[in-house]
Amino acid sequence: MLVRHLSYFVALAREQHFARAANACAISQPTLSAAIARLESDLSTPLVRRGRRFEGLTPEGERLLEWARGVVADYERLCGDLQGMRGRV
Amino acid sequence: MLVRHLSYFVALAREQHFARAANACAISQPTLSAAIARLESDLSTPLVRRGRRFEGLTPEGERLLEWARGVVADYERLCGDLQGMRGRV
DNA sequence: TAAAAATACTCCATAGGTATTTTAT
DNA sequence: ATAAAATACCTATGGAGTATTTTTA
Repeated sequence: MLVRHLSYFVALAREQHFARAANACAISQPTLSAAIARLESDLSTPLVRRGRRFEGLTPEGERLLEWARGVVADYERLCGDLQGMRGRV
Repeated sequence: MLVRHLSYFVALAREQHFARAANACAISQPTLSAAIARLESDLSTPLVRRGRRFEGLTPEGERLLEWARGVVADYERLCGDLQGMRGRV
């Protein structure tokens, strides 16, 4: 599981639309679709309710979202901290 | 960045030894070495003090370790929760 | 029909393995 | 000589792209 894929998932939950989320992440729509499918495969659980269009997250998706938001936010803080440490050496 | 690689890093910090950490993760020593090198490359910072042998983490490594421990622990909890949700449906 | 997501394919990066080398004691 | 980590090399996986198809309101 890639941290980057978690950020794709967070974007999808925010945008409620595969193509818009992909655009927000600066990747193609199929790449985002595949990344979400990969997360579902890795976790052996459906994360998204799909019909003709995006129809929200499953309960498992909501559970993942909670964690993913924290991971992505903390990862960004980590990168900032590391850059600061490098900068001050 | 792979969540799995963070668990390798946590194992290295615990075992203080590349080969023992690799063994604990059930992977080969070169695979663990490469994973740590990949983390260092992804974060553009050295994480491990290397001499003839493992000589501890750099300050950046300590900062990563703090976060990585949380991510790995929370990931395991997530997997447990998801399994529980699937089981009860 | 039109919009949205999935699928088919291609390419390339990389995770992981085994075998070997380097390095410092 | 030995122990520890790095390096070389190979294979298989999978992430990402473009083009296209499927689906359903």
